[in-house]
Amino acid sequence: MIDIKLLKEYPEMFRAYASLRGSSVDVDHLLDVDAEWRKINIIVDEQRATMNNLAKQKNIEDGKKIKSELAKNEISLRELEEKRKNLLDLVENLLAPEVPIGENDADNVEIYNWGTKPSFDFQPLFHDELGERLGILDLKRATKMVGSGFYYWVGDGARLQNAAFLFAENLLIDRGFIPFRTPILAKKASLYGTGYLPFAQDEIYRIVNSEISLIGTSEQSLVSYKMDEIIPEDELPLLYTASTPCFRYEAGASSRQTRGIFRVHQFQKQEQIIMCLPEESEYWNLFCQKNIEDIMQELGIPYRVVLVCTGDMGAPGYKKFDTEAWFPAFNAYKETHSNSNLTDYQARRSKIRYKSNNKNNFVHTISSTALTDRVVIALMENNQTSEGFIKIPKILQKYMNGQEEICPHKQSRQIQKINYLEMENRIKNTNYVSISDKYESIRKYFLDSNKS
RNA sequence: GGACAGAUGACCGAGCGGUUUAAGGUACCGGUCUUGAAAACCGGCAAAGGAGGAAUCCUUUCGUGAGUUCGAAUCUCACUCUGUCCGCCA
Repeated sequence: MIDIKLLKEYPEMFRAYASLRGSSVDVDHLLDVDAEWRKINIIVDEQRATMNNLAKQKNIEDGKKIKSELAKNEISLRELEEKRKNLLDLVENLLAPEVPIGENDADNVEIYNWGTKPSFDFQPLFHDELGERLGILDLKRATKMVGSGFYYWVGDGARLQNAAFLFAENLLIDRGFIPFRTPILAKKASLYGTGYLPFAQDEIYRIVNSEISLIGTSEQSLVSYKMDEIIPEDELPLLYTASTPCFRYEAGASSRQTRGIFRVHQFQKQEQIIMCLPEESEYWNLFCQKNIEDIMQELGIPYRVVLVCTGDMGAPGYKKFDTEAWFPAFNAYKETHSNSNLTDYQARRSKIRYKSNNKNNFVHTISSTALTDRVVIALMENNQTSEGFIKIPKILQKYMNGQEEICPHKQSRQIQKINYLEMENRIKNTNYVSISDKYESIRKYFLDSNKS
């Protein structure tokens, strides 16, 4: 939510923002409704003051007279209030002055790239082919089990994915983040507070017969952790991180078919959330960017960073960096991270304030990816060998018992043996009346079947 | 799922139809004292909105929503959440 006072002061700025973002927000209509609301508000406030005075004087007669008139005005006030709020909710955040002008992701501007794209003397495989051949990523059975847009990580795939997330989380903890495991369901108020309602309405999985939904990102559960709170200034900044599944409805996604697990209904994401002083949000935005890039560099994945343009920015976004990993089979950079400064947009909606010199003010929030399954598949594509194996980056090996490579034979199983008799004797050595003690026919059936 | 208790400002907590204009405490901010700090003492301090150049004034909010009343933190109803006990359970 934006500050309506700002909108009243700089309406032409907000008109410009709306057109740059390609949004249909009607600034003038909002200003009209606001003026009307204020007019009624003054009348109602005056009538309430009169009422209060009459009540104090115990003037029952006159109190009764005003009561019905006040009630009528209060209804129109409430209607206008709701209309005003609904319009205000649709106004997007301000934009940073350095945001590039553009219509869509094609107009985002590359500002940095790192790493050498691997050159293969063979045709590199797509992550889904590679995963399917090694038996570590299974889309077919997931489709059978739940439908398209889902996948299983299997065996070394599950280990590799887990290793990557452990590595990323540990890196963030070392840099001051508090790790969380959050609920993956959230109320409407949490989705509204983080700016996902009403904007991303069609992206949300609702739970039938309930008011709660699956989260689309742990940004929703982490920012809402401090909803309605006033934070002492010396507790800022708050650095939170969580790894959770994320659920996206992806309405109409089938028309934008992409192969593999790029566009799916459920994926794992390690998120960075920072709540900070307004004057520090630019710093923490870049702090998160540094973490992203260090993670990518440690994993050895070539990437580039783009500054997201006006038309590609979400409603709460003030400034956004996308990080795109190199995917050799696609022969393209593809988005794996997004890192946004949301300024006070979420804080206003979620009522997250801090107290400084006995004054309350809204915090700024930074919301940034640290790692997702998309990074793991980038790693697979970049680290493939001519045999169709996958080299495991040094930094992840310690999370996989020193394993250096994923190849079919490495997945041979060693199933541990137990002392079955010892375990079974626990039952035999306990004194109690069992069903076979009580029912002759049951005892007889099991005795007979043991003989044959 | 059942029974009982409860929800009050950043936090704790009193109030149970009109002196609540929400007591008191903690925290926080300012001051006195002090070499400095602590302690003590004095003062300030709930949140949100509106009017005004300003001083200031007005309104709303005691979990949420509705109701009774000239007047509700206080009474009634519904709902939500929390605690305790019982039941079920990974």
